Amino acid sequence: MDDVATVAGVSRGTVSRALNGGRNVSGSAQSAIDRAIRKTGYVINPHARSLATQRSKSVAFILSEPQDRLFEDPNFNLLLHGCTQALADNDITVLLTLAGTPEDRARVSRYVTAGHVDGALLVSTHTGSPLIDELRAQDVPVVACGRPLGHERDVAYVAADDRDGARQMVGYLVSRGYRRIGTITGPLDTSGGVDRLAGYHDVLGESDPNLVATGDYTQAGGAAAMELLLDRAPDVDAVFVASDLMAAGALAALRRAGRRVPDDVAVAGFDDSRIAAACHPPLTTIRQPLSRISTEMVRLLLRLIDGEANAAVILPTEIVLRESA
Amino acid sequence: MDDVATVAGVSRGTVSRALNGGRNVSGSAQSAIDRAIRKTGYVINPHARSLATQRSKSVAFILSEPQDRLFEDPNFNLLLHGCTQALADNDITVLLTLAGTPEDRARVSRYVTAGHVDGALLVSTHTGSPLIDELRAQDVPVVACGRPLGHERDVAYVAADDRDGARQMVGYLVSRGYRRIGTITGPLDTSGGVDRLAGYHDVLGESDPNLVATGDYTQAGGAAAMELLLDRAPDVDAVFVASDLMAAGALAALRRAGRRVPDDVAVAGFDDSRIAAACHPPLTTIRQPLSRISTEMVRLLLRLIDGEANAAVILPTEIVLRESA
DNA sequence: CTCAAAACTGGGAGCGCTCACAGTTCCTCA
DNA sequence: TGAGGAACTGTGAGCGCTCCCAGTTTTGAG
Repeated sequence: MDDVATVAGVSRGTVSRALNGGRNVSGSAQSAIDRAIRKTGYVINPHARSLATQRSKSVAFILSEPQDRLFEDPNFNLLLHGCTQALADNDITVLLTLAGTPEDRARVSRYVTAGHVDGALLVSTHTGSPLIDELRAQDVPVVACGRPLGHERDVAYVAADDRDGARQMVGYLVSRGYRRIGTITGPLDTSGGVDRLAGYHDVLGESDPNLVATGDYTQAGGAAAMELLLDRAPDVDAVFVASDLMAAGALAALRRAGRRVPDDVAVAGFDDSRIAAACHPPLTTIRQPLSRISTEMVRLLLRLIDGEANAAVILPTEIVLRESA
Repeated sequence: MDDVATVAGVSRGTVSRALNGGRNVSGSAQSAIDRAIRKTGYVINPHARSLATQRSKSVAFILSEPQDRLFEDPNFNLLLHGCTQALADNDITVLLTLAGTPEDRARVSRYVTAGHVDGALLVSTHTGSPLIDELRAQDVPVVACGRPLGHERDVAYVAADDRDGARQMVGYLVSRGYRRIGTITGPLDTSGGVDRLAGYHDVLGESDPNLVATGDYTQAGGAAAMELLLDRAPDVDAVFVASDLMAAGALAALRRAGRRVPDDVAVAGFDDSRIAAACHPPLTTIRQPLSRISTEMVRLLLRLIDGEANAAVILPTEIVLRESA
């Protein structure tokens, strides 16, 4: 930077100002500096800048989940991609951090609360991790993806309207004349699990408990839940599954049981992930507005970093009709 | 840090030493410092450290690809996950950077070559991006994932043995008695594209050109290529597809054409991605050792950072038999 | 023409660390 | 018993920026 100043014939201070918005820099100084920068090939040193400003121009993308799960989820990809892009557009870099094990969690927690990043994007489906409390305690700007069960009031979040999505889908199944509509839920310590189940009940009331089975968002779990359903309620004629991946498992289980889809049993998924279209038959599902979710998360986080108050954003979902229902 | 020093009754320098491996620190000083750190809740400031050491303890994970593609690929997930984990184990953070557009690429290139990271992991399938040259020119330690076409000698890389994997699979198809074996290749400016095709030719020699179609690693592209194949070589009885995603597309195309899999036409994929097991019928495919690829990439990068020379690592693949072939 | 305010500039201090170096203590062995 | 060396410790300089403040120039009324 001193080189640039020398070449441009100005002082360090002026170069710094020119680099940071150019307030109070004369046109001639500005252009001399631009030239000097080009000539010297100067690039700013972000560590020095962060040291001086106490701002890092980076945020952590924290995955607090028993690892494999999220990386299996095609939606997660889109989310990560969307957030990274949106942050890059704001000239902010993304630190990817895994907090699957308690040790990882402790490390990430120290790292983030130490102020090495300006904020954090939290992707975690399960409730009960102490991470969120630790981050809260240190007043780190945090935006969660999905409703953070038990923290709706004290942490900002962006979520799809899971409950309404479930209502749309179950309502659609009802309108198509299905009468014994079962559901395979997500884990009930996740907002996706409880909210989608709530939407199901919103439409159907307190239906037959035999029509409700709980899955774990995996394909194998979906298959197992479908088998359970078939066993307990053999007359089931439609099933609303809380994720496409589980729905793919359910499809396989139905095939093994000799039931045709959608003729004998209709299957509806949730997420509209890539696998939905690849299934046979292709899944009728609920689309989550993932790219909007990620841009909203970033927008919210930037506002928190600027000192604004927490907020929640709920985004609408959309039904996607294919052949499975 | 001064606080810690005061509380522990030692000097800054001793605290620093204690923090960095503890060479030449007495036991009593060490434990006093440990206590003081716990008491004060001190956490090191990585920016200050980086400024002083000229090392950032971070590496960039660069995706130089027209965006959506990689994020669609389930393998990419595993790779990112594996690398992040392996780096975290070495106490190195990962900066995720997208270099899809030329502007992004320029930004990333400046960022990385400015020495803000200690090295870079490059994930890019296509050849011809200037990024690799720019990084080379600045002597930034770089490890590529997959053979970097045209840069095999001057950049370190880790790759699965694509060619041998293709040989295994095509050999298997031959051994099962298939005679009109077609292939759907990846883009021919990618190593996966050319190497898997080369393996196919290794087994079959210069077969009928009508049996070769080029895809683009997408599901839709796979379906289109399959249709082309059916059109040009209606008697095709097996097809080796260079990726599972394309194979899923091929499956759909075959279904639409009224061909049964594997009875009329056998289909074999490549990657053993999650979608392989979800397909109907489940795909016979080649497994890439992704978690080993990622740990090897990290190991290689750390060695490069320590000043060792470039190297290449080729990892063996494995055939996974399911029902599609 | 004058003078206050606005626009601009330069330089010192400091962000929190590491590293080199000089100084101190403590062994060890002849 | 003393000298030489090993082990340990403290201090100052500096990494490359930004920010503040004081100083200088320019501008625009009156």
